[in-house]
Amino acid sequence: MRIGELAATAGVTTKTIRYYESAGVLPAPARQASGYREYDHRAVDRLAFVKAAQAAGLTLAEIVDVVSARESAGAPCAHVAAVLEQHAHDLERRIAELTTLLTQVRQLSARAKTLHPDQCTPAQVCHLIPTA
Amino acid sequence: MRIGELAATAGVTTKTIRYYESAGVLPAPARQASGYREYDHRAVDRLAFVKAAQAAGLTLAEIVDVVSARESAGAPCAHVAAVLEQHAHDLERRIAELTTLLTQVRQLSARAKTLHPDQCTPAQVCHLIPTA
DNA sequence: GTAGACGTTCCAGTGCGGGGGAAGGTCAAG
DNA sequence: CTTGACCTTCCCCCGCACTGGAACGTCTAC
Repeated sequence: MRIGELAATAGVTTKTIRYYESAGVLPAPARQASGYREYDHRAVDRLAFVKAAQAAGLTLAEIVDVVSARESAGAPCAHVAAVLEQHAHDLERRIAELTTLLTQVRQLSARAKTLHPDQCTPAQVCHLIPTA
Repeated sequence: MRIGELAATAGVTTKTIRYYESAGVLPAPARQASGYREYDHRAVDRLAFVKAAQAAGLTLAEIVDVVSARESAGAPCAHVAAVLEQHAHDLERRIAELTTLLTQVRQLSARAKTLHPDQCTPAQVCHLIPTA
């Protein structure tokens, strides 16, 4: 199949497929005499994997890591597991940061409802956000 | 004070100060005869505000919005409050998304510990990440 | 033979928040 | 007078994951 059909099947654009090839998540396919890229079902599987891995929060660079480990050393399950574990940690940290931030923003919003505008000084820009 | 001293006082780089000026969060300062930028204490206050607003999760564009409202229409508290409220909503949504993601990643990690590598098929790249 | 649907390469841009470095002007100290 | 620190403007660069467009080649149908 050619790139357009692959794109339609996988639900991505042809641009994305070429980009993935340049990024290393898709292997360079065979070429027809015309120079057109020629794909088989493995490319469909690979694109499905990429989408699933992205949905799990992996970056393209991490996916490259995983698929290249797959190609060079067989089943990369341990590698994938490590990447996932790292990602879980990152997510937890990020969620904690955002939760702290949300608390702060909520406090500022609460202050917005109890203070009067004439309590602003020019140095503060707005009393809602403490500069200290 | 000149830009270097302001930068040291505020804890940013001179690059950042010029960038902020171009972005509209800092007003264009007076110039010395030499062409050097000449700042006073208000610039220090403003930079402190920008840092505080960034810590509260506002983007530079939103800060521009707030400070220009301040300069054109006096105390922008209601405006700031609306921006904060919007931000709180965004944060809640983002936290919910990340929490969902974390659950998925945790499930995959759990599977990694119960499955064997020889259950991988090439089409899957790795059984840890379902492609269906 | 020609239209148009598809393919190719390469270059450039998006949004965010700056950072790097060149080429040159200014200022204080020794 | 020269050195070195500081300042100026200018334009390009980063990561991230693409997307858009130009200019050109190829294939199929009428």
